[in-house]
Amino acid sequence: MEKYSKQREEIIEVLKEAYDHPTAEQIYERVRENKSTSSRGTVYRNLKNLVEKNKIIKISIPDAPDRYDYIREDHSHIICLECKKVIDFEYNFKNETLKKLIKSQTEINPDMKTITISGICKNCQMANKNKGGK
Amino acid sequence: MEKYSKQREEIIEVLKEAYDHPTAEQIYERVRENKSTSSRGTVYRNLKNLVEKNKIIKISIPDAPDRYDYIREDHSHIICLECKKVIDFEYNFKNETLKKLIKSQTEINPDMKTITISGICKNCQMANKNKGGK
DNA sequence: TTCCATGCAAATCGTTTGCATAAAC
DNA sequence: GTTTATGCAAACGATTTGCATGGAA
Repeated sequence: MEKYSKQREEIIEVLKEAYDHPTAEQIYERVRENKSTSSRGTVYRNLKNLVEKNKIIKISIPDAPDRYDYIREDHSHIICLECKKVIDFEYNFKNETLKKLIKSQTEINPDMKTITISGICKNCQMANKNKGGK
Repeated sequence: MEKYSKQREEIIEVLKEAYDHPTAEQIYERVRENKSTSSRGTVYRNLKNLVEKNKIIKISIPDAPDRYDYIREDHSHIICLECKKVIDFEYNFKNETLKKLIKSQTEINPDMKTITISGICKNCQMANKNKGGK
């Protein structure tokens, strides 16, 4: 049976307030700044716990630490492969047609709120041009 | 200027032959078994090089090592969050409407071949039920 | 008082890096 | 001969874990 813990509540609070998909380390810092204490281990343990309970999602990023997002209204995520920024976008992927198609093709039951796409953001594209293309 | 390397060619070959989205470690093993030698460092260096040159893509997975996929015809990926299996699926996401919508909403230019979704596969769902739901 | 959650530090895992050597050009 | 790629081992960053202690039920 799960017990109340102030640390867990504070981690949830930080995530509810965050709209930037923070890393575990950033969550740890924010808990320490604004609320009370928490060790890194506790933050990681609670994040795992919250992911399992479906209160938050974990977003994996190439060459960067995992990010976390409090589950609110449905949306998808796009990641800039260079600066690693994660941005929400809204699009009605949630149609049953797509879900069924994926399920019948792959035998995996998709969770539509985990759709993720990568790309390069405007800033990074411009920065690349200034460096001489490529 | 880039120079020829037998190791790099063999890594590409392994990836061309693979349809299971192997990890760097698996690629390392396959190169060593079937081809000649390569050190882990060389495998990682060449994988990074090939990703940059857009010959392969890297797929990030929650709680598991990165996976690699040789770029062939367009398709998307779905990941089972429990057994970490990665399966291809085909769906015409590549319509310009969606691309433009994401770009205008987020200022990130999406690469449609990086679309990824997570879920739970049939086997893992059944295994979970047998353990008593949850 | 029982048992789950915490804090801390050590351990682990995947990946990267420095440096000397080997291969390509 | 010059420069890029390799192999090896050490270093690194993110995350997990063991164990003793503290707090919730």
